[in-house]
Amino acid sequence: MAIVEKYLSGILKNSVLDSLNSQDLREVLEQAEFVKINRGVVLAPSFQALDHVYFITSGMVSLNLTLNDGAIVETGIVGSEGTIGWQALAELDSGPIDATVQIDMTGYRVKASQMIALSDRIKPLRRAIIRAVQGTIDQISQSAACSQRHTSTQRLAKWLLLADDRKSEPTLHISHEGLSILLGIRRAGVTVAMGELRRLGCVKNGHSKIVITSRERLEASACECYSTLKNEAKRRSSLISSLNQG
Amino acid sequence: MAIVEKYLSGILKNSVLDSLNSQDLREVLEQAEFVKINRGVVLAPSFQALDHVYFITSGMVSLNLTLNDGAIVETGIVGSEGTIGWQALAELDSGPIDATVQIDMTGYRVKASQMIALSDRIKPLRRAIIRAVQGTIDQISQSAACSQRHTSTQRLAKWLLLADDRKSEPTLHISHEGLSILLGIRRAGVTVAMGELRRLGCVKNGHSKIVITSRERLEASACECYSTLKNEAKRRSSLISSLNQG
DNA sequence: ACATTTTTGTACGATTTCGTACTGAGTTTT
DNA sequence: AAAACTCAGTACGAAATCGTACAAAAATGT
Repeated sequence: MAIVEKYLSGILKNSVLDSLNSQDLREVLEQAEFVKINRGVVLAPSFQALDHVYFITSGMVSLNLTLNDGAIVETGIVGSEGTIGWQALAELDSGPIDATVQIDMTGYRVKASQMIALSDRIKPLRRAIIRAVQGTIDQISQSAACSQRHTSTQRLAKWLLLADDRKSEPTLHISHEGLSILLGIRRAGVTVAMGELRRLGCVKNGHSKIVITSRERLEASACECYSTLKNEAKRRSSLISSLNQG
Repeated sequence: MAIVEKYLSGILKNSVLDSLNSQDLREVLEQAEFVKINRGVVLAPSFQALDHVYFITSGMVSLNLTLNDGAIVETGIVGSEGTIGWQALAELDSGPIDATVQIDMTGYRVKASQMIALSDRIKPLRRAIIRAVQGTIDQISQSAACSQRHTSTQRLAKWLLLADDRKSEPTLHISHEGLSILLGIRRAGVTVAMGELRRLGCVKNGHSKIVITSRERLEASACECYSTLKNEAKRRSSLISSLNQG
């Protein structure tokens, strides 16, 4: 039971859990386990049965799709506003997408089988998870539109901002090679884009280290997608909280 | 009650409805209304409350996101394998995405409020809808990866195949201008790509009319995404039917 | 301290797509 | 039948990105 108090008194929060009342929250957390997972770990490999549902409280997980030629495309990212493994509620596997930890994360996880039972019993939990799924879809859609219409530099700036929102340390640890995969562009393209952002005074960078020197400038260099995503998340969350009160 | 018999005896099917047992199906259909909707109608405008949940039985609906500069990007498509308006189950609106009928469609629709009650009562219905949502996410993700890595001609071929699978008439009615929006490329780019496909003997085209002359050749011109989507849909559906039996 | 590996910066021609504009063909309206 | 309009085909320079290669800088291992 200590886990419930731990969650309530801590600063690590998850939007889905936060939307539950204390009774329901207790029921879920009593079945949960707190976990820390490092960058690189695949939370949910594609085409495999899901063992757990994760409620992320910090860090970032990226959703990736692998094409036949081996190219990996990041289609979306999930942070403390979402869940990983919700497909388990419908007894599905993770499909063609795998979920990889991109920034060291913490979270609570519940065994898939227990989660199914919980969601069948607790209506608000079902609602909350669907809302998180809708958020993930927004992400993916915006990201799809973004990669189609915005420049590599804009997209790099957007990604850095999204990552910055989800990390605790001031330094982001990722190489240009890693970013090139996530952005779906060449490694050399990342270097050039990063150079632009550096010259504009947005970031400083070293070997697999990136520090944002001016969020303001970085936001100015990013495409609309960053603020659109942020606004939509805010809109949805206020819509939800008004539902929970009304 | 005639509507139930109409569905059961007809050829217009929806995957979600088909996965229900006859008892549950009856419950849903008794609340439903059969509708025919023409190309161009917006089933679910962005940022607006959803009045109905649609179970598509024929035709095609495209999911579009509008960027700040007015550019429209198609992020996914839904046919008889899916639903539109499922967000209503969580009392959300449709978010930044709007759903527009792209090929004249038919389907059954249930008022959002009634659908919420139904899904709270019928567990298999909830499961089935989540599965359809997962299918839509696959679509969107694959589509995102596709627009990032495949050529306009490949993507046009893919789109034509997907549309062909969802239409009844032999002729597809859409202009290059329309396709340019859905593919996120210039109108002139569509014309060029269409010319390529024509020269390869895949299609014939006139004013807002496209006829596929050889599916085989068209499939050869399309990127992997078409077959990937098809295979994944098949995989998921057999996974589901084994769940329903086991 | 030295060798090896990883990461970054830069270059260059090839390719794709873009923005735009103009023409002619097909369709609809008057 | 003529006029008006929509749609398709084509062209051309500009821009973004690609694939690839090579060297310098930083980190790591011995």
